[in-house]
Parts: sequence; C-alpha cells; structure tokens
Amino acid sequence: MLEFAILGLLHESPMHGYELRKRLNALLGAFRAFSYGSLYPTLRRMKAAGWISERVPEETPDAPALTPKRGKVVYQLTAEGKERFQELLAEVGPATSDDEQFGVHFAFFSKTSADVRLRILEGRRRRVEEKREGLRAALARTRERLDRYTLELHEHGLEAVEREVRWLNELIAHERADGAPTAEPHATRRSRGNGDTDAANGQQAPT
Amino acid sequence: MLEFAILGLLHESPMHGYELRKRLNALLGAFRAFSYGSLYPTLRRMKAAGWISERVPEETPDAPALTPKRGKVVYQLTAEGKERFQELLAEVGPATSDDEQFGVHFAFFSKTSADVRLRILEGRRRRVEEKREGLRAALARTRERLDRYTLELHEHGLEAVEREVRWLNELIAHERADGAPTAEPHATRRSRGNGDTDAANGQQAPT
DNA sequence: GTTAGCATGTAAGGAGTTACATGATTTT
DNA sequence: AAAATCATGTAACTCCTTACATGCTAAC
Repeated sequence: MLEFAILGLLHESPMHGYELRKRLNALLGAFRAFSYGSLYPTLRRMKAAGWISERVPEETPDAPALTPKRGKVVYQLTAEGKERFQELLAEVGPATSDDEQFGVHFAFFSKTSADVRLRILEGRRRRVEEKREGLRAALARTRERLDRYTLELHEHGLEAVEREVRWLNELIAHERADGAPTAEPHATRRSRGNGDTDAANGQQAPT
Repeated sequence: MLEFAILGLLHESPMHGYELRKRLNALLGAFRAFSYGSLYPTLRRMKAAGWISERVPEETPDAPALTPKRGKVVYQLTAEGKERFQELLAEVGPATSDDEQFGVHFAFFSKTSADVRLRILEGRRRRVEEKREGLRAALARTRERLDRYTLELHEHGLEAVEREVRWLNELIAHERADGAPTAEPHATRRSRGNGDTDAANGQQAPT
C-alpha cells in the first residue's frame, strides 16, 4: 500500500521523505494518511529491495561539499523500481477492490493501461454491489426491529454505496466510450443506466 | 473498538462467539468486519478483565451433564462490564470522530444520553468539515495540474464528505428538536442551515 | 455416512501508529 | 537568538488478519 503509493509518486519525480509524505496525504486525502513512523522504515526496505536509490542532491559545482551533513535524502526510482510499479499496477488481485487498495490504484490510473483500468473499475463495482445487496437484505430483514439510529446508519451507508455504484457506472461507460469510440455494438441509446442499478436516482445538476 | 462493540452487543443479550461475530458484522456492515482471529482472543481478555463471564448454557434439569464437552460458550456482561460500557459510551476523546470509532459509537446511540450524542455528532461534523475544507483547498490549488483521474477521485471524495455534513446537520437538528422542544431560545426560525455550512444543498424527499 | 455449516480456538505476522529523539533551516 | 517548521529517524506497541487445526451437529 504505502510502498505502491511511494513508487507511484517517485515515478513522477524524485523526492525526499518529508515531501513524499505530504504529497501522499494530499493525493489520497479522502482515503488515507500515513505517518513518518511507517514512511521511513518503508523507504529503507524499498532501498534494500533495490527499487529506489538515494541521490545526493546536486551540489552546485561552486560549493562542492557545502553541508550534506545530515542532509536531505532524495530518493529516486531505479529501473527495478519502475518495473515493480508496473507489476503492481497490473496485478489485479481479489483485494484490489478494497476501499484503500482501490483508492490508491485509482489515483494512478493515468499510468495504467485502459484494459486494466476497466478490470479494476468492474471489480470494484462488483464488490460495491455486493455490499449494497448485503445492506439492502439486512435492512429489509430487520427494518422493524432496528432502533432509529442503527436504521439511520444503515440507510446512510446504503445511500453512500448506491452513489458509488452510480459513479462507477459513469466511469466505466466513459472508459468504454474512450477506449472503443466506434467498436462496441451494444450501448447505442441510453447514455446512462445499465439495467442493473435500479432506478432510485434523482440527481440534480452538480454545484 | 472490537471490545466496545462486544460490550454493546452483549448489553442486549448474552451470546456465544460465533453469533457475536455475525451480529457484529451485520451491525457495522457499512463500516467494518472482524474475523475470529481477533474475536476470541478479545473475549479472553475481556473475561480476564472481569467485564464478561461465561455461562454454561442452561442444562435441562433432566439431562444434567449431557455433553458440554467442547460446548458453546455463552458470554454475558458482568456488572463491571456494564459499567465499562457506560464509561466507553460517555468517553468522547479526540478519536471519537474517526470513521470507525464514530460508526461504532453511533451504532449504540440508543444507549447513549442525549447530551453525549450531541457532543459526538458535533465533533464528527467538525472533523468532516475540516476534511472538506482540506479537500476544497487542495482542489482549488491544484485543479489545473491534476490528471483526470485524480481530479475525479478528489471530487467524488469531496461530494461524499459534503453529503455527510448535510446528514450530520439533519441529525443534529433532529437531536436538538427532540432534546429541547420548548427550551433553547436560539433557533426559533430557520429550521435548517446553521450558518457554517454553505448553501450547496438541494435535497429531495427521501425514498 | 458424508458434505455443509456451526463453533472454538492458536500461531505467526503484517501494516501501520504513537511517542520520542534529534538536527537543520527559515522566519520573525 | 528564539520560535517555527522542515527533515529524518527509532522503539515499542496496537490491532487485526491469514492460515491453520479441531470438533460438533444438522441435512441430504
């Protein structure tokens, strides 16, 4: 997780730990935050594994050995690191649909190939739909017996999940449209709604 | 967390581990799931701490020592356990606004006193509002530089957070109305909207 | 009489957090 | 030169997961 995120960020440009952490928490803002206590040990491990290397920050040729005393350590990806990142990008396991895993994978979608993107989105959708069905069933089964607050909690959870399914549907439709503008012979009319999600919509124009 | 949830469930009725886990995951459906690997050791700890006790399932007086060989172990709350639960209910620390902590606390709201409920809801709202502001600032700051997907992720996150603020506002208003139908001399008109949350609403009737 | 699901547990370990400790650099 | 913030790191610990191991009980 952390490792993957670090690889992704260093893929864009070399960085030192402190900055890495800030960018990490900005990137994943909605999902996750990491502390130094995990960051630095992870960097160590990754260096030992050969995926990243330290780089002494460019000395201006004039001031050669100024003071890299306990200096900033700038990390950059090695060739192996780049490979590893590609590997992790494409490796869509059963856990890739988990909240956090999905978030991180999604954050690096622009570095992911179109087919893998689609696989991930569909996997996530299935997962979220399962959760939705579970919640619906539980609600239908116990609606009468639940106290006001538990009910409120479950309904709010259900709505959040329904929203996410809609979001994923849009993303998937978009991916399909982008990837095969003239190919797919199966969704000519009906720009929204895919038959599975029931029609409990009612959206309004975005802010 | 687990401990708190167990106390809460056993507060309703005695149960054995297996059932406990099922009810636990049903109760927190949207938030969390626990595995046996954590459940049983936790039960042990709690028993050692004196919060719960095992109860040999009522033998029918006719068949005295039938076969409780490796029988079901039914756990029930002790007096100390009940106290502990009340303590945890009322103890609103800085972490009570965290996603999971909040979810569990909320699930037991019907056993929580009105003033604590309000404190928890307001704490949560503040937390979520902070997150919202962070996301908004980040979006405003970097909107141009972000790739399509990161943008999509952040916007979806922001919307989710905005939804939760609205939800919390409703809950808080409801609590206030319930708790002090005639008392509070400070919210006579304006049944909704609390000045802080900006007016990006636009809700429709619930399902 | 064997598969499926109920029921209880343990050992090893993953993935992080908190709290602490320290030094360098910039701002006031 | 004091305060803030940047920057790196470690030790101890928390909390839970995975994988395994076992036995009982109902259904087919």
